[in-house]
Amino acid sequence: MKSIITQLTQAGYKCTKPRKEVLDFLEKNHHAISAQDLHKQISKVDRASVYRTLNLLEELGIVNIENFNNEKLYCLSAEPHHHIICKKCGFSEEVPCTYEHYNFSNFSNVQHQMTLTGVCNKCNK
Amino acid sequence: MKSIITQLTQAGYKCTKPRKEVLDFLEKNHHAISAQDLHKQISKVDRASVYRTLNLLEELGIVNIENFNNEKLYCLSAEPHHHIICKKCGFSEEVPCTYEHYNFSNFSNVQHQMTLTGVCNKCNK
DNA sequence: TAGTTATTGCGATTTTGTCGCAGTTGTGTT
DNA sequence: AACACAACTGCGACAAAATCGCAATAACTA
Repeated sequence: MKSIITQLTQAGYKCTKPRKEVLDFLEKNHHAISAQDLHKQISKVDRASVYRTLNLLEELGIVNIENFNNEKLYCLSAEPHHHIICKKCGFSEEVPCTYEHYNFSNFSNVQHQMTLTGVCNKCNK
Repeated sequence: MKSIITQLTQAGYKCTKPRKEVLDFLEKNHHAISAQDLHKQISKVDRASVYRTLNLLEELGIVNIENFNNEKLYCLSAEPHHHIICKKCGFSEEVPCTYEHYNFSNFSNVQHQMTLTGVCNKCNK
């Protein structure tokens, strides 16, 4: 947490209350969360500020985006992993990710995000 | 095309003009396209019907969704491939996909979609 | 060809995200 | 500790994307 704040200030950004609210929540929360839902959880922070903060944190690499069902979900950068989602009921499991980097001749700083979908056993009966 | 229509009717759905319009377009179009843009191309079909049709076709596995820049792009199910996108300028390349299936104990019918992002050489100067 | 049922088109509505701007807050400096 | 200044917030308006209900219509079935 300390390191995140210094990361912010050293990049020339202020450490404001709304930003702390967002970071605090993301630290306590162990699942990725959408901007909407995050705003519901910390509703005293304005919607626009939540969006602005998340965009900033993403630019700085402090949070990662998971593309879940075509919704952006945010979480503090951590172990790379994916999810597999049941198309019918939404049940999901984490899938560990064993590779971190790809090499491409025309690109650098390559990150990846994978969405797996399927039908879970329960829905398949 | 014939097979797609029988696939529709056998699933109990009608083969209507709007649905044919959508399928015709997707067959001729070689790139994935957003619902919005598809509606612009076949504007005589109502916006809501375009959305409803795409959702249906996706449920039936007739079209695939590519998550491009957090926008849903639709195309007829075909050769699996991915894209890599420059975060700054949007430049993209196709990335062939060499694997088709993953095995999971709790899921069947597993499909995957991966988004790669990076910074292209031009933007990196 | 008539009956029934799914589907369409339309307009209204919801959801999601952004913008501009006046007022406020954080930070570094004196 | 108070000041100064830029960055930031909250607010309301706005824009874009997608969905919904419903009356009218079109597709299949007998």
